[in-house]
Amino acid sequence: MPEKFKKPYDHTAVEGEIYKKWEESGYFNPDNLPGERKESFSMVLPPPNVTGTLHLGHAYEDALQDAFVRFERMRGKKALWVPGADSAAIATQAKVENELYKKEKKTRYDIGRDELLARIEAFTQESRDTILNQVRRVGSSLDWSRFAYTMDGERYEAVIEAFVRMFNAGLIYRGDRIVNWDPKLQTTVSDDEIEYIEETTPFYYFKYGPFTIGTVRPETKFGDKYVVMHPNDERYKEYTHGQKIEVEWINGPITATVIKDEAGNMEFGSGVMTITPAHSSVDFDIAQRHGLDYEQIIDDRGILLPIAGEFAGQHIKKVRAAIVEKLKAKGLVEKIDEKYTHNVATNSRGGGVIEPQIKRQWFVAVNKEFERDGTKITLKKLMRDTVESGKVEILPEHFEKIYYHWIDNLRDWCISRQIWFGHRIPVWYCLNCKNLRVNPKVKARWYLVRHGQTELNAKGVMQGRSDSSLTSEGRKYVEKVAQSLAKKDIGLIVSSNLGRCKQTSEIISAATGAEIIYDEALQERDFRSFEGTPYEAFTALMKEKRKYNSPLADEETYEEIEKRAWKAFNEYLQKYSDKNVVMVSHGGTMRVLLRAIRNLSYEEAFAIPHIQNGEIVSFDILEKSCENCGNILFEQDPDTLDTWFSSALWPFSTLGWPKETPDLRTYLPNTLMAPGYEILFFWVARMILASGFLLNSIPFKTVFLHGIVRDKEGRKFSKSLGNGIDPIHVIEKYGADALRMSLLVGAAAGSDIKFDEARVKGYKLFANKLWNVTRFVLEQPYDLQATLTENDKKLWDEFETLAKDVTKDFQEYRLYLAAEKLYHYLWDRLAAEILEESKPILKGNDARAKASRARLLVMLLSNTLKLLHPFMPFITEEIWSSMPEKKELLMIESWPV
RNA sequence: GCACGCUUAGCUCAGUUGGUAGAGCAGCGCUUUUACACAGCGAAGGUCGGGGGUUCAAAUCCCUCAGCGUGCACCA
Repeated sequence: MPEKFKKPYDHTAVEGEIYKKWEESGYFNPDNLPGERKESFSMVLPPPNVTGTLHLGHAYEDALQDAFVRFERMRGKKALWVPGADSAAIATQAKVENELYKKEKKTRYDIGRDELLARIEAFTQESRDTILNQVRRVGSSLDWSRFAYTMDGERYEAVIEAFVRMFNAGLIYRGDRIVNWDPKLQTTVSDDEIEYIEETTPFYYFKYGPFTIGTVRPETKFGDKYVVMHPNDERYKEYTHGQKIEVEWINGPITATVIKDEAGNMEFGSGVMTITPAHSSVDFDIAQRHGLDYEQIIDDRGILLPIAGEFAGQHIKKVRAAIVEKLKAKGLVEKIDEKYTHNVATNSRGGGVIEPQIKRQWFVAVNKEFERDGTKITLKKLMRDTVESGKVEILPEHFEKIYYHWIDNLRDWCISRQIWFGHRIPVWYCLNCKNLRVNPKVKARWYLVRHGQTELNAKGVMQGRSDSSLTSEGRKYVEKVAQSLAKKDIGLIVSSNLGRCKQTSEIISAATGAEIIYDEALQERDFRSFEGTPYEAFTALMKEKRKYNSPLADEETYEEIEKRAWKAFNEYLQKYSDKNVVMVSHGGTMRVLLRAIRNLSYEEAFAIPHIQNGEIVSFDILEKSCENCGNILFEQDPDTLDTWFSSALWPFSTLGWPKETPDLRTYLPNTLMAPGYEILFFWVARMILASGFLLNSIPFKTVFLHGIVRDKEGRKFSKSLGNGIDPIHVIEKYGADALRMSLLVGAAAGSDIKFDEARVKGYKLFANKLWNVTRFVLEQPYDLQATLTENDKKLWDEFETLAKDVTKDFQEYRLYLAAEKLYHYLWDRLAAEILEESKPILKGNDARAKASRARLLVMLLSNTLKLLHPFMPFITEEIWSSMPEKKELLMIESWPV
């Protein structure tokens, strides 16, 4: 018997070493597993967000899945469990933006898209490494060689492919619809990401002509000119649909139109309401039904627009009291109910209060019919059928009902987000005619760069001569620009031949290695600082130039300037359309070019904000010109895709799709998927949608939804409650095996777990029990060849019954029962009874009984180790290394049934 | 409002196709010449939320009421 058994079990000395042994063995990768394995078992890890660290929910999820994969591996299957990480677009960007503002008082617009993405990349890398190391601590037998990240190259390809296919099938469209707008993060969010928070707030009753209307949001009511009631409401039968009524309202008299619609609730308030279609999805639906017009009241940042009259320009949060005061003064306030409770929609991904807005966004059409196997079907129906037909099984069963309920209420899925971190929408717009092109071949990218620092005087007019040199500040700007361009394979620099442009170009050339062509056609003309028409501005500019005796003060008309710059630009475009080109010029020239490139009117061109020092404007040159207008200059949609769009592809994008890989053939559909029930809609439903449409297949056969780990009092773990428990800390104190057992025993499918440290302690004792049993068994002189007596055979049969039960429990996803049975077998049966009754036998004189019993004990112990391995992999592997039957690692020993 | 769960010992929860009510923790009592004090042994503790029904038999199936929780919708 090895020395180590003389002391109590010390997990701290064992777990790290064991995990290393497993990893080095290569057996996490099913390609390396010994023997011929025909059947496969596959699972993907629900990829943890790169924003966080491991919490108990992860630990539970990992332990659960690891138990399954270890079980199947030991049963001789090609067992694959694919690890990954999720970019969690909105949540991650929100986190980095918060840090940026806290530390540097800057917003993302201050640092720009490239810089923000670079910072997010740095943050996620570190965060990802942390969490994946923590996943290892739990003992997860993941095949790290197949690691996937939602933002890596292969997954990017899958996302683009999926988008293109769905777009071509007409299931992805762009439309103006009411969406959930988050004014804080400046992006849309999906319906499922909204969290309703109960709030007590005053409810106002206002006089609206002959009616009384109620509202909690007086600040949205400026434009309300439709008054809606139920057609069957007897109280208002004197009013007819379409009737016009003059009413006195916040900023004076308006003409209201009566609308009869079933959406009116006769029981609520007076039964009459006015509608704000631009900022309420219900109102928007009513407006659509009756073809009503609507107007935006609140802008993207939550500021009231000119329609609000004297209140315009104020933030909606601050202006409510003043509006109510005004209505009071006009005698329009009937009463105020101070204690009204309602639900406020907030962005659950770290954002603000949702303000519905009508916006042009990308959507997945869930109700649109398409052909599939000769019949018409919609995505909604596809999702429903897949589960209804039993092709995908959801456990526990009652979640199927919840799933159907969700599908039946599902509206088109808004997939575009105005954040920068994520998969950019693969759609390009023609800069001339706005025609769109999906996933085109991009030949080259051109960058317009404004030269470095120009000093402006108080009036915003350029100081000094326009060919003067860069200031030190300007040089810094340019160096930063040059650095970001250095990564972009620049083939040529075309530059104005004036001082600062020359210097700027030289710095960029040094960083990129690109050659410079100078051309005086790109010289400065900026009229923006001057008032009036372009002509007046031009005249004023020339006067100014002459004042400074500038070499640019030649007589030239505006059209002539635009013509020469545009002509030069087009000549370069023809000649170098296959190269990434940087064009360095002055802000004015940039505006002139932008006007021509984007086909803007003078008004629009002059509305472009002042082009900053070192600012880059880029656009793409496509291989094929625009079908509409022949232009080859395009620009990609600035928006990114909802993070769940890429997650929807996860079960097959991790296996190599859209390539036809062997992995895809072997492991799809996945055998099992085990996420928490809280992402049934976000994720499970969308995986079924995506693989159903894209592969005409199911993503997995069984979904095992697990519950949430809560604290002792049953509350969710949250930062604000301060009740968080670090699983790593628990692992260090009690061991990963003890933590795993405490999470798995007694945790039925789909029910929440209340985490109690006392239970973990109990399983630490259990680990020690196992250790001590081993000590006793290995102390006996045993002979592996000894035959069992009749009596001992019975004990072996008893064990085999247990093994069968445990196996059945595994196959029927009742891990909690399997674990409990093993716990009791080891403690109450093997240790308390069998070992005790063995003592006299082993000390006795009956040689045959003695040999048989010693042999039996070794058999029982080593097979119990096998059964326990999926639950307590570390200690069982450690003991196994001292067992006489040991040949290989326990993790690939065969299951004893 | 609609839907889905839950209610079993002081606490946390098991209880698979209906067949004599189970565990852990806490508490109580006993045991330190032991494989194991990171222990063992023992006793106590429950008309399985209330009521009704089906059945030879119900914690389990059905109906109903109550309390708690969750999801979805509404929230003018």
